[in-house]
Amino acid sequence: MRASRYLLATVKETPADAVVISHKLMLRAGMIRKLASGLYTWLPTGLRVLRKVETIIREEMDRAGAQEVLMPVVQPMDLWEESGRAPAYGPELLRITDRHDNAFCLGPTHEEVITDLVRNEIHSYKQLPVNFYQIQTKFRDEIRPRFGVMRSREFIMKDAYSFHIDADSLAQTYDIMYTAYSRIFDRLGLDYRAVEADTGSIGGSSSHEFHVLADSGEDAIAFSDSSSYAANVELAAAKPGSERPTPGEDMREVDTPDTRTIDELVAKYDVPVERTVKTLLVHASEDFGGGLVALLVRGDHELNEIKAEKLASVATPLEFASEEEIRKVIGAGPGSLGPVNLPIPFIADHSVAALADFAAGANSDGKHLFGINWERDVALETTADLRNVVDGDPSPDGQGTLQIKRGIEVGHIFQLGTKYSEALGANVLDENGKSAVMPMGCYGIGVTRVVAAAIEQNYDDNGIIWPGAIAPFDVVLIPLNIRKNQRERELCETLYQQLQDAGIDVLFDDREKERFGVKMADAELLGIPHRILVTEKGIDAGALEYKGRRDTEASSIAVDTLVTTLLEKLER
RNA sequence: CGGAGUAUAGCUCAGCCUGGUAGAGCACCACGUUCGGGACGUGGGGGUCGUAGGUUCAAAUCCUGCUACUCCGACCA
Repeated sequence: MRASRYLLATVKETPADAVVISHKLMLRAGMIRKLASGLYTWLPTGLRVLRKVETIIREEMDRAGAQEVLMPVVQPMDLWEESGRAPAYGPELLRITDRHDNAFCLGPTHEEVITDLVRNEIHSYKQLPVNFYQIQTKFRDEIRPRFGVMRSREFIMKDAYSFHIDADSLAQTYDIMYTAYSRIFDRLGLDYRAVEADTGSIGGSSSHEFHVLADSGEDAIAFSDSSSYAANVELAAAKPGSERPTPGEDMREVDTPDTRTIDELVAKYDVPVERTVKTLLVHASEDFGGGLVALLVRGDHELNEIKAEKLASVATPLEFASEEEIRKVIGAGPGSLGPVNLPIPFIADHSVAALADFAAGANSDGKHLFGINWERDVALETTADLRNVVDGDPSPDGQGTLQIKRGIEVGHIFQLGTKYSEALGANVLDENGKSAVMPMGCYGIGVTRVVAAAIEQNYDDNGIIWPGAIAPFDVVLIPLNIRKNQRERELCETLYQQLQDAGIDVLFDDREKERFGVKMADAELLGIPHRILVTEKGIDAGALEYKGRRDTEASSIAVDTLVTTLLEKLER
């Protein structure tokens, strides 16, 4: 590609809208432009990267035995009524009506459509297992799109759906997909982790997420330092801790005016945060007569809402009590709650149950209790795992301790079971001639998000540093002064042709209007892995100046070995 | 959806408080100088000041409604 005929669209100033680094750099490098909230146009440079990511995914899906199809973006609402998912999906599902007043939606995912296809096309166990995939545009009317293409409303997803005669076959394909995903993210050149995950609203049993590690990630993931255990923090179990120490203090009530948070309590009354207890009031489930129930976690821990929601006595979805509700039931505000003399049932986190001589609210405004001990001062009834695991917790598999890192979820695989095939009647005849419902698996990769995640993980002050496999160009060819120097121009033309003939993706910066410095800055901003500089001095010596995007020093390559040297560096 | 904020040239922003000829830098066009790290000079093109209404002799500026966008919280690839 000649830069003079190419929409480079780089910008020097960072657009005001962008907050995360990938969004800033994608705008600056001329990869994307915003059309409206959560809607982006992909410019030539961005699309080049996107296509390379798609190609790797396609190759690995094909290798894993999946077949590519392409389903419509617009889907009839009938199917969503049939699967029963229409109400659950809510306003995130963008509903539209055609001229005949028929109801449709823009597809946020394609379980319904693929299941409809398979129930019509697959009739015998002999045709199973099958795995269909597509790389296609999805639309989810996100409440708050943000971070550029990291969380947009329209995005490209690779989604795959497998159908089976039984659970064993599903488990086998699931393993194949797990391996394929690992190969995909390896080839993309990303630092990632596969972690055990919650199945969320899609449903099903076993599930893994693939996370690209990056400090800006929206998810926290926990993994063991001495085993293969890795899980989303949402899911990671916090094991019951040590034995409770024997009481050493008497319980005493202390006036603590204007102390509503744990931070204030710790700062003003010199109590260690690990010996404080937070009391959170949530709505109780109907089965437990409604009303409120209290959840107790240590002051330095966070409530895990997913774990809380799974408790029988807690209403689903989890809903915190309002201040009015709390005052009505307790007679004190949310800053002064605690287990002693609490008029409602409570559930204590395991780590709270292991405390002695701890501090909590006195259920009376402006008062706290210190030196509280279980059984002596208040009976301990129910305990449960309520908190997020933290750095240094023991690994749930009993091996090593947990580390917490941030991750960007780029892939998710599920064993769905028969949720959709049953609702939509996707049956085959088994070997006994009996009708059987097909268990399903589904497997997603956020293709557009992968592009952003790759940048979050690979950049410096000068711009993007692409992993070689997905760079928009393999090489950039820069003449020092193309306007003045005819020899530089001629050599560049020759090299440009040679590189292209060798199948190398080269950007020849033949722009006459731009000076050398601008071209260098653009090459770095774009993150092109290899840079070749052609100079008059070099030509006399038969040499070219080479610099890898991550290199600190330039080196020299003989003109006549350029193509072979680059092919080696590109591992082709 | 709740809370906060923004809207002026393609981009980054000033002007608004205190109403009176719409500005700067970058980008773009022309010419000249410059040329191993985002050059410089001269000249030029480009704006319904988000939108609808109100106040006023006069509104980018004051008032009201609406819309879009961004940020902070509950969803997800």
